[in-house]
Amino acid sequence: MVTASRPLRADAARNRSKLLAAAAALFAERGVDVPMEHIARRAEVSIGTLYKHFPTRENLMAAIFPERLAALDVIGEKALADPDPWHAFTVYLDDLYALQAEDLGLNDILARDLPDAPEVVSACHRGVGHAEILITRAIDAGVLRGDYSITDMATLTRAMAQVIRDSPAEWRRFLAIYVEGLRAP
Amino acid sequence: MVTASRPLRADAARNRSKLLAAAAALFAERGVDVPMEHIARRAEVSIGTLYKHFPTRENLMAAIFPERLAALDVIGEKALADPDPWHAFTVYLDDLYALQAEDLGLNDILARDLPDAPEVVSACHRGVGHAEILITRAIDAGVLRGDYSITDMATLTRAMAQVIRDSPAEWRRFLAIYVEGLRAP
DNA sequence: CAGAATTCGAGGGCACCCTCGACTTAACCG
DNA sequence: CGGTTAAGTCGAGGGTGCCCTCGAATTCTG
Repeated sequence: MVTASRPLRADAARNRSKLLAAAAALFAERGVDVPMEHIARRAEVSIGTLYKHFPTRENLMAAIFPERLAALDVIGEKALADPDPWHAFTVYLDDLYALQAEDLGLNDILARDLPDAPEVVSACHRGVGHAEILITRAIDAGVLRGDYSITDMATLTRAMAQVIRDSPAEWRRFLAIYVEGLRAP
Repeated sequence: MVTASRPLRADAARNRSKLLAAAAALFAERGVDVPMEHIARRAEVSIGTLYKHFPTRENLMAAIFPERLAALDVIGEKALADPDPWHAFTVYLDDLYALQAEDLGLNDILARDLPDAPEVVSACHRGVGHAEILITRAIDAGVLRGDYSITDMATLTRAMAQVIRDSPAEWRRFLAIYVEGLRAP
């Protein structure tokens, strides 16, 4: 499916990877809204070159986040392997928000309306799939409130994104309280 | 303390109140970051006139929010009058976030770093004072987790502000779960 | 009616977006 | 090799949206 066009010229390939590295770092540090100029500057490349390689911010995100989002699969698999449904569910949440806390870009991606990049969207959906199974399992085991849904988790994720952004030291405490509220009565 | 300068000219007084009405409406609808131009336009006044009356956004906020924040006192008093400490505490939270849900500007004020307007700051502190008493009472009665603090409530408020902003229909559900997590074990 | 107060909005400043044509350079070929 | 050329790089600059100022024009008030 890849339209194998001829390989990039050496300088172009070099610049492309400098751009990816710069964007990845800045997204993680500052969130996905960093000015394009900053990315170009950090990559030591002109703004025109940035746009040559990635005509839109979405392109850049599509090149960076699928790899990051793969971490969702890892923690999802790990949680699914846990035989205790409650433990699996809570550890999943903890792992998820730990990821977000380490990467403000990821935090943004998961909290906002998704970008128009199909690769990013599908990676997110995979993550959500795991979460849905974990929720179902925990409800069936009678340990999680029966009315909890993936929608509630999305809400929680946006709330958590906010907490992470402006008091990164407190998110675990906040989550702990929330999770306590989720136990089946 | 008011430097009773001579009264405003008739047209100036009229414009001032049109500006206040416009700003109050727009702050409530769109949050405190609405462009100054929009406020002037809604007030049918030029941008220069707006700045004549309110040289900074803070000035405008200081003229508008203290009145709104008085509602905090009302719900605080009401809650303090409630003999059941748990009920008082939870109703207070519900009332508080209901206020925020009705007024995005209030939502912003309570969620972010406060503006430099002393009047706004002191009104907020009064509100927080009530909350502190409610928390202490509920902890002493053994119904609220002993380690819950006003700081946690601030965190919750920022999280709730986020939830209110992007899914106004869901905040009560979110709060219910959270509150459930707050009961003393 | 004079003079002070108020109003108006064009416009300068800033930060960000993105484009485009002139310049540079890697890659390939005789 | 040196030459040719397509590919790539560069950054000035135009567009947008917001901030805020200031001098000319207007309008109250006594």
